[in-house]
Amino acid sequence: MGMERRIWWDYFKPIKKLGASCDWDRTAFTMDEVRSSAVLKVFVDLYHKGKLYRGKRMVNWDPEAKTVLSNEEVLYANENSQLYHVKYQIEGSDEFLVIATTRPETIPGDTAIAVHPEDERYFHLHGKKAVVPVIGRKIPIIADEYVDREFGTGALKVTPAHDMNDYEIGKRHNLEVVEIFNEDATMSREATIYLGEDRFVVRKKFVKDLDNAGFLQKAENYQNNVGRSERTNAVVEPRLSLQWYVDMPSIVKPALENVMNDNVSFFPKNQKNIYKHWMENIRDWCISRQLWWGHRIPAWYYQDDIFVAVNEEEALLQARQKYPDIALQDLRQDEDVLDTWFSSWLWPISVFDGFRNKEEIDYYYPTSVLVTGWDIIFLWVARMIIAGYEWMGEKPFHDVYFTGMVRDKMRRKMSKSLGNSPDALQLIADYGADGVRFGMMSCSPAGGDLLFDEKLCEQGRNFCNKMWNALKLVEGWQTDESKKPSEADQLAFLWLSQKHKELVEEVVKNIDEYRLSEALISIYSFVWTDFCSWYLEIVKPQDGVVSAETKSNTVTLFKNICTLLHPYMPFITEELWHALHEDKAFIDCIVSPFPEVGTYDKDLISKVEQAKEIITQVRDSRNKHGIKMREEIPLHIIETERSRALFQLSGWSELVQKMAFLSSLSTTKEDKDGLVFISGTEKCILGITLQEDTSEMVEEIIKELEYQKGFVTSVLKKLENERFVSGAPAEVVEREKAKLADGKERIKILAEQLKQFNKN
RNA sequence: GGGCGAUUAGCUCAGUCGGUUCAGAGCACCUGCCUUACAAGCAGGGGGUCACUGGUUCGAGUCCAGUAUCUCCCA
Repeated sequence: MGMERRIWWDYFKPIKKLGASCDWDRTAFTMDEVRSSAVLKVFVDLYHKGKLYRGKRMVNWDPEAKTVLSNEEVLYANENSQLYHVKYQIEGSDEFLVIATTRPETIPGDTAIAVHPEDERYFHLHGKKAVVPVIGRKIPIIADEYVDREFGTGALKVTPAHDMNDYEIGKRHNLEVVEIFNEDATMSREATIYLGEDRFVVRKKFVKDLDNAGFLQKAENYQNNVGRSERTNAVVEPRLSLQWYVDMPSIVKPALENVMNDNVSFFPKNQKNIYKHWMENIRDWCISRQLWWGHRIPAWYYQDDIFVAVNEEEALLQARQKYPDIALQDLRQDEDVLDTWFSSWLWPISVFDGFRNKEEIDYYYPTSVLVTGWDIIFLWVARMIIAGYEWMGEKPFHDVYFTGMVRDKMRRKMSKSLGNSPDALQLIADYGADGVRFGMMSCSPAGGDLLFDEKLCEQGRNFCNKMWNALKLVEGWQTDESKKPSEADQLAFLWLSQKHKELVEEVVKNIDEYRLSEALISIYSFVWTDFCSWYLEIVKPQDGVVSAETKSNTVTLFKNICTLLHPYMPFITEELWHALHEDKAFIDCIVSPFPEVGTYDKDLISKVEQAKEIITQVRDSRNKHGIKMREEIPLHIIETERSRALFQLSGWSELVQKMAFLSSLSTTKEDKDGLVFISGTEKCILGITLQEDTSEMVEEIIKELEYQKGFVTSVLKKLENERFVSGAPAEVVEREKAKLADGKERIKILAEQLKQFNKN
């Protein structure tokens, strides 16, 4: 137990370091008293409801470890082997029926030969009997749709005791089951030959026997899919074995229905299909394991009777009703233990001690969301939902969020046995907890794959660094009470406040739909681009002195960012938040109220966005024509209704002038000489004369003109289409009309520009 | 063999209700910058026949069918 707890602590350590806000007091272990009592309770309950039974069934058997294996513990791979064609004589005739098999050593266990019911080659043999070569047993020839007519000879030998599919055929046709192997895969008494010899030795010997007796038609090289034990590498032997099973079809119905109708919502939605397919084809769950570790099965045996009870005293009471004189030592408890998932599926109930503590479970159940990986949708998620309805009569959680699966660069799942998991603690040491959180969350779309790359954490670390430097800048500003904020500063604050509201709307919407990476990326780009690259650069003073209003506005914006970003990057945002507070009577960022969605001024945002675009164009022109960033040049914008509106916005021209390093910015009615560019539909003229060759620019204009003409044509085509104008929503038609007008405007400007060049 | 998916820039991936001012992000790449918060940085830029073929539609990266390739699950 001590050791187990230490292993758990190793799992928790990186999670704690990453700042997960878990209810750590509730940490529990599946083997502790509370959880164990729940496991025993449901086992007994299911047994008495007749939904749990002990049965002899086909399992994956590891003959070296002598234990049953779950499907997950069997690894399949193509291996080279031989396909033997063996002749079976038809009873009372000279005719032979040929079958193809890779496992001739199982021939002593044959109890039928199956052919496809529509296979004309074998019509005449239906209902006849064949003689098992060497062994001499007479077995029926049956018709079953399972048989693949294309494979081998189209005739299949059926060995119900040693093949999963044959077992199913056997059940359908009521065939005899002959077990020819012992638990270590040596030949058993029933095999009648080669008693005690290993299956692979027998294969060679028996093939020789068949050949000598004239029953072997041919042997050819063949590749087939062989399952081996993950632990011992032994070839897995399908084997009939006594195990405990849960009758799944009897308990899945509400769990399927309530996922299909979104009562339990899956994110992403497509996981529903996978879930549905599995649930509709569900098989009984083998819950017993021959391992040393786990909950021991609460079943006691006396002679041929089984007594299932939560403890041995109860079991004895039951037993005494039939055998009044027996004592405790006469009962023998099942040696096997339960599959660990048999305790995990109760987790949403047992974590609250839900079968005994009414108050806790009533308060917490159903819980809000399960966060997990899609790889355990069957092992865990489906079973928890099943258990929830079976014992609580209610779903265990409202939503299931399937995270992205982190894989290495070769697309392999991270696993302990492959040793390809990154060292979380080392990553945290290198990039900080917030850096690692950013790296993971910025690239983990729900249900997808995430190829792990340290670069992502690096980006997160850089982001932290960026915000830290922004803090240094703002902290360094001296304030001057008498100084008034400039119009540009005020506009910048207004713009970013509005844009923040837009951001909140987007973030809330994305988080509601569990699009966590999208929400994070939009915050990231708001902080880096809008706040740092634009806002701070606009209000940044030359002399380090700002108005008190600008400083406090900036702090407000910065704090708003912290609140929004806090769930993603709790450490740095809390640090920043505290550094930004001058008075000390304040709550912490972690409990600051998350912003509410509200209305905002889209028109103001778009006018400032256009200012940004014009500034970028000026910078680009400088870059292309070798004009220094700080060399002041004049800019004219042709006067239109739209450009007048831009200039009317208080602070707009001041902002453009400052950021683009313009000597002047004005509207003009007539064309000027200079370098022309288009922003939206505004014609802008930079007051510079170009020395260099202009042919490249002319080419560019022609290219752009062609594009715009094509654009206008395509829009026109739509608007001239009667069915579009009448069929499409009015909003869409309006937008198309605006597109047409804008396109025409740009064509006009480009054409003028071209004329200008040709004149010169 | 049965089934769920996927295919968008060099790489890893977004793209929500079908509306081209919508083809986008990060990384990588190219150009110019040691500009007094930040070179872990700043300012710009190039790059895609949205796998292929048809169909539905006034309109398709988005819907439907088929083809190819791949992943995963189940057997």
